[in-house]
Amino acid sequence: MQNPTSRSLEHPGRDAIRLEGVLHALSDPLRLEVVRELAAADCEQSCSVFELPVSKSTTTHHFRVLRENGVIRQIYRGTAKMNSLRRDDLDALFPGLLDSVLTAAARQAGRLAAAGG
Amino acid sequence: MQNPTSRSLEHPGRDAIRLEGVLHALSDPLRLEVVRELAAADCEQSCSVFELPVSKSTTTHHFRVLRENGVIRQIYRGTAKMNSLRRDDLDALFPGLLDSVLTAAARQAGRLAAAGG
DNA sequence: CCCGTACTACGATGGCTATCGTACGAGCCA
DNA sequence: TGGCTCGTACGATAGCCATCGTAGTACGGG
Repeated sequence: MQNPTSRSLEHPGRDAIRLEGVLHALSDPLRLEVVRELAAADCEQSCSVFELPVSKSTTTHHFRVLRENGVIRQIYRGTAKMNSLRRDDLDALFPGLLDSVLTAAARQAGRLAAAGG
Repeated sequence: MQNPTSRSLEHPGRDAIRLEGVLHALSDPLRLEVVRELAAADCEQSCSVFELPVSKSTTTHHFRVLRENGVIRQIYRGTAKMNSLRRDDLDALFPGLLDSVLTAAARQAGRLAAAGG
């Protein structure tokens, strides 16, 4: 169906990224956690380094949602699929949004950890 | 006690507001538009001032989603139901989040208007 | 006391979404 | 080549969600 050497993935162009889509992608706890880890790592991460409490199929699904909504970039490197945040595009389109979401997520995680024990 | 009528509405306390819920509430185009108008008005607005392209039942549904996720405050004043942003709570929990979302929405609206003609 | 306005509750419906298991494809390595 | 790992595709399923129409409730005014 396509050239073996050029396994590529569809990404929305910067102009096709919609705020509603980004917010929707971030509104799932699992995906928000993935985004937080990607932001913390600040380099490409393979899908398999994320230990999500769901099956592989579901993991694939969540990464696709993030990619199709313009939140992450995905590239194949051998058998691995590397993920990175589209921080440049998001910051250009929606200045401060990603940072405030990440800050908010960190604060909430801290609050919940303190409350839950 | 601002209780003009006996009818009251359930609101989550500040500590019960969750980032995922707020992002979910804002990820719907209609609800995002409502929030933008509420932020622009900066005072209580009745449900009926919003001319949404959906039925009244659906309008009620969207306002409830915003309220149950802690984005807006609703109180009855006679037959009208007044809506206002919970800006104080949101800013305290997630500093900068609401502003960056509103800015992003305004920018995107401008971009889309310029592109669409 | 009745009526009109504003909003709600309920039931239905179609579509999306999160989840899974199984079967498969692409690349690496011995 | 054969097997191993990583990830995908597909089909199924259950739950949520946006939407509607209709019928109903609450409140203020005549």
